[in-house]
Amino acid sequence: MSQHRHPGASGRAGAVPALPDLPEATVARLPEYLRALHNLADAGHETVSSEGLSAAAGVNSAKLRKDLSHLGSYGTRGVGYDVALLIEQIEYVLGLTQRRAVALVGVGNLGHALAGYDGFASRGFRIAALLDADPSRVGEEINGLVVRHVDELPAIAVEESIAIGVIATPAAAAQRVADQLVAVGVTSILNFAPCVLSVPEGVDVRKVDLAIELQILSFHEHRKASLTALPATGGSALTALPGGLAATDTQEAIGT
Amino acid sequence: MSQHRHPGASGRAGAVPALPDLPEATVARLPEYLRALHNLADAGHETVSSEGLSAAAGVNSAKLRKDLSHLGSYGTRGVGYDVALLIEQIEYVLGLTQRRAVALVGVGNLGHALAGYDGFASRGFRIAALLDADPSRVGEEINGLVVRHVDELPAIAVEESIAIGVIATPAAAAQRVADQLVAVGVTSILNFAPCVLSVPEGVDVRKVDLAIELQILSFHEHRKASLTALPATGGSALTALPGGLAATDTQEAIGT
DNA sequence: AGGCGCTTGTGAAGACGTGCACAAATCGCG
DNA sequence: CGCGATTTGTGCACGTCTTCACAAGCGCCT
Ligand SMILES: NC(=O)c1ccc[n+]([C@@H]2O[C@H](COP(=O)([O-])OP(=O)(O)OC[C@H]3O[C@@H](n4cnc5c(N)ncnc54)[C@H](O)[C@@H]3O)[C@@H](O)[C@H]2O)c1
Ligand SMILES: NC(=O)c1ccc[n+]([C@@H]2O[C@H](COP(=O)([O-])OP(=O)(O)OC[C@H]3O[C@@H](n4cnc5c(N)ncnc54)[C@H](O)[C@@H]3O)[C@@H](O)[C@H]2O)c1
Repeated sequence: MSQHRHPGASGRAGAVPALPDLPEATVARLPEYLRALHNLADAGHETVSSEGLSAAAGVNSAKLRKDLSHLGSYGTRGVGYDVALLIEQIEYVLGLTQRRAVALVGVGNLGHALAGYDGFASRGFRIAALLDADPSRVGEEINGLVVRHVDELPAIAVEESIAIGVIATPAAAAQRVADQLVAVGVTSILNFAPCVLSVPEGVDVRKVDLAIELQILSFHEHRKASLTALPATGGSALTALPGGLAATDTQEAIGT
Repeated sequence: MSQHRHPGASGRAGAVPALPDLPEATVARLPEYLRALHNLADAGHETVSSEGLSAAAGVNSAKLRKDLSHLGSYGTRGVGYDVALLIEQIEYVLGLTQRRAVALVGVGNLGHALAGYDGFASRGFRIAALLDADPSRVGEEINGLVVRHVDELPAIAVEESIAIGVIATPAAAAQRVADQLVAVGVTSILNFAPCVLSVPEGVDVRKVDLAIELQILSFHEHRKASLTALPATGGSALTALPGGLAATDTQEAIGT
């Protein structure tokens, strides 16, 4: 993962803006907690126990408590966590108190879907620009936004204070687009193209690759099939084997 | 199916489906290697060193060698890996030798994009069915496939031997759809809806959540900002753009 | 006030993943 | 035929993540 270590200075005496140095695994789960908390808030809950929240988020409760303890958030022993307060805390840590502007590059098949997605707005982001290289797409209006040419990126980046770039172009164009984004100061990129991007230090890239997800599922499917071929024990379908085989990082049954 | 016997060394005398028990982290990287290998093959390479392949896949070379050693794949010391052979091996382990049938449930905004995505076909999968609950969508033809009603799932599952279900419905409907998929014997689900699915033991669920990815990026953005704000390095507020382009492409790409 | 039940926060142990560094294996060449 | 160049495969040490288990803290009830 990130190979940089930021030396010390974790003990800021500042009141509010003491940004803790969270484990990456924790950061990846915070959004999940946040979503669960919003659901709970909508359902009228004012407090929630680690047990309840962890169930809603699909994780182990001890893990949740440790995660929350990392960001210094306080629950109340014997009671649980204040839902509204916790939402506020997590949103602050994730930097969602400011609505970040997103530039979406590549308004094709997938780009159209993303452009019309309301999950951006409801989860703390704002699509500020739609960009494409194809002249025939430039000018098209989607969801109130007009597609502009990718060459206008420098101007747009300034206009809109773009914080995050989303790449939804074919793989062949992705590196070039990434370079353009980096050139205008974007330091966070979400890449949907199936390729590795090379970016300067300090720029974060996350990748979403549908085919990879399917192939991982395929592996487990394959393994499950090769296992059911072997065991000669009981004929029952599923043996409720306790504490047995490992649960992977994919969510498995939420039994118990 | 067809497995390659290797001369000498650890020839496992076992039967065919001796699938090694790969670390989950390795499984998650194999598809990445596979994609890189296909690129190399298309470019005419017949062999590749761990150094070369790892660079193409954006990982550490030692990690790559360890990953490959886990699946018992053989390279040749002093030479590298045979590209074609390695492709075959990885595809076998991932269970891609059979083209798995995918059922896509929820043909809305996102579903349309997925239905038109050629990355399914080119990476070992076949969209076998498009399903929706909205009668006004049923009957629509997309990419040569007709949208059918989700209630037909049981029949379709048999017809097409559905192996994987993809959920692209609103979150409110996702659990119900998951239950329906499980009921017809699907044991692998890819979920695009932002919610936790509860499924019986033995069923694998993977989730893709765009907002989570953005929020993770937001966190790092926030942290980067809070770091450049404090350190009293008299430097200008402008982050000194590295003179040229990326001199060193130390991939900071966030994995997994 | 005191006790009791509930829940948090965390120490410790172990599982897991990573990357270095090097011996072993292989090839090409003189 | 042997030697050096090259590259794999892996032992080992280290860091990260997960999970258990439990003391400490809190509120409520008597
Ligand atoms: N469609 C899906 O469901 C899906 C799913 C997962 C991943 N992906 C990936 O997302 C990417 C886009 O997929 P798609 O189906 O939307 O493809 P698409 O061809 O429909 O759209 C690509 C768009 O990018 C634009 N473009 C090309 N070069 C550009 C450049 N240099 N600058 C700006 N815009 C440029 C094109 O004009 C086009 O509008 C691909 O890499 C694909 O592999 C797609
Ligand atoms: N659009 C995006 O870019 C995007 C990105 C990430 C995640 N998502 C998520 O993907 C899901 C779908 O998003 P969308 O934008 O396509 O929404 P959408 O409303 O456009 O499409 C949802 C489709 O699901 C169908 N549906 C509803 N209930 C169903 C049921 N019980 N069985 C079968 N079909 C049913 C609807 O008829 C509709 O066609 C949502 O959960 C969304 O949060 C969307």
